[in-house]
Amino acid sequence: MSKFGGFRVARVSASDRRRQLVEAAFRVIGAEGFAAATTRRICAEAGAPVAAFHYCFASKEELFVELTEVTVSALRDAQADGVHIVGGLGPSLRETLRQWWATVEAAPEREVVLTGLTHHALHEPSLAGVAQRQYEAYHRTAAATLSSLADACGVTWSVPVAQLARMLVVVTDGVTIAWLVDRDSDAARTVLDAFAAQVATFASPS
Amino acid sequence: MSKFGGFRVARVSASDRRRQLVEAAFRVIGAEGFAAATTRRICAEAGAPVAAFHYCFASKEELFVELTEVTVSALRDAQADGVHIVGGLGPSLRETLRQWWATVEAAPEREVVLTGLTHHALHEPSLAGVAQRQYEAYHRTAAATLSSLADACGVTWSVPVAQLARMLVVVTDGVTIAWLVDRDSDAARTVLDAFAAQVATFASPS
DNA sequence: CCCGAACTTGGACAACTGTCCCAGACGCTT
DNA sequence: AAGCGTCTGGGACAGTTGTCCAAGTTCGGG
Repeated sequence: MSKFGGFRVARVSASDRRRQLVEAAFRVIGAEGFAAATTRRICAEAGAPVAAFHYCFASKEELFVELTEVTVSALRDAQADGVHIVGGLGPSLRETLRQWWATVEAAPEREVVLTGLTHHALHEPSLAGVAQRQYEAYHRTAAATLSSLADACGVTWSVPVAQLARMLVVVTDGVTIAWLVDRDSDAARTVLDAFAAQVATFASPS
Repeated sequence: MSKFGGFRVARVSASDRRRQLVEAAFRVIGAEGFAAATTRRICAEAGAPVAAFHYCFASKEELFVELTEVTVSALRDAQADGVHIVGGLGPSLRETLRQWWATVEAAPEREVVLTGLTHHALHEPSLAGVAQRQYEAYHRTAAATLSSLADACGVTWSVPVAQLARMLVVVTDGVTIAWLVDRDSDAARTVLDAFAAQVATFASPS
């Protein structure tokens, strides 16, 4: 029996707690920025006592590593079935980018979290390699999208997919950051459409 | 006479101190990341006593505002005479981008500082507008570069310069961040060259 | 029914943070 | 010489930070 008026203490498995804390950290960073992500703030958001933090994670950095992995793989899963075929390769690419963009505008926090995590990982020796793996995942996801797009439209890429994938990541990253700053949705869509048209020129019928 | 063995205390004017502190903050953030930019760390880097900080700045945020302005305008000044004419518009654009890229690889700290500042400003209400002005400066600089490039090569842009400028900022931003993570210089140059070629297709003889 | 493992919890720790004060030192004017 | 703004710099402040502890509660298996 708990000491609190007969209510049972909520007992949560350590792995569930980890998930709760990771999700809470995501919400905090997304809404208030990386600097606000203190252990106490995260625990408060998760409704957990402070001591629960270090019962589940050896350190705050360990939480950040897991947060990065979870967020990146959520992004990849969402993109796995994010290919939209509309006529030829050009329109399909454009539509796929537009659909992805809709998810960004609908949930900008994810991008805020990801960019904050990247900046942080670049300077924290204990997180060395985390940012690299993060961007490798981006590139793999982009390459997969481009490949299935080409397959579905019956074309092949005339330049290495890895190169196109990097261009895709570069543009999506850049568009997102610019939009986070000035929220100019029209400009974002224009840039994305122009980019889709350019990349489409690198396809040749197979 | 100073109390330290007859050596004179270095007396620095408040405006010189401001400059010293701003430069010190730049160095600290560039080398150790935004989180390391504490008042004490900055003062130590500047060789100034801690109290000098709040003699020159009302708060740390005020330092950040000035750091942003100084860094952005240094970037703009460097880019003002950064147009390189080599044959036609296409090669000239490519060369201009490559020259700019050389400055990034030579001094990555500037980009680290700028991205950190952006992320911070996005969540600090007292810095509202700083990030916006920062990106407006980016866009103006890019538009100016594109205009003088077109002038020098005797062409006009067939789409609004503002749109091309945003594309330029998007790509340079994205390329920089990706490179900061994986330091793949070849990939960066490839993307920049491809982008230069694309933008060049938006020029028509005047 | 009881034992040990899993889990919770408030409180504590030392270190660090941004900010402020104030007595003093300096150098310019009169 | 005397006064006065400008600048120094040590020390202090209240608050916050990441981390850890020891004592408690709960639960599944013997």
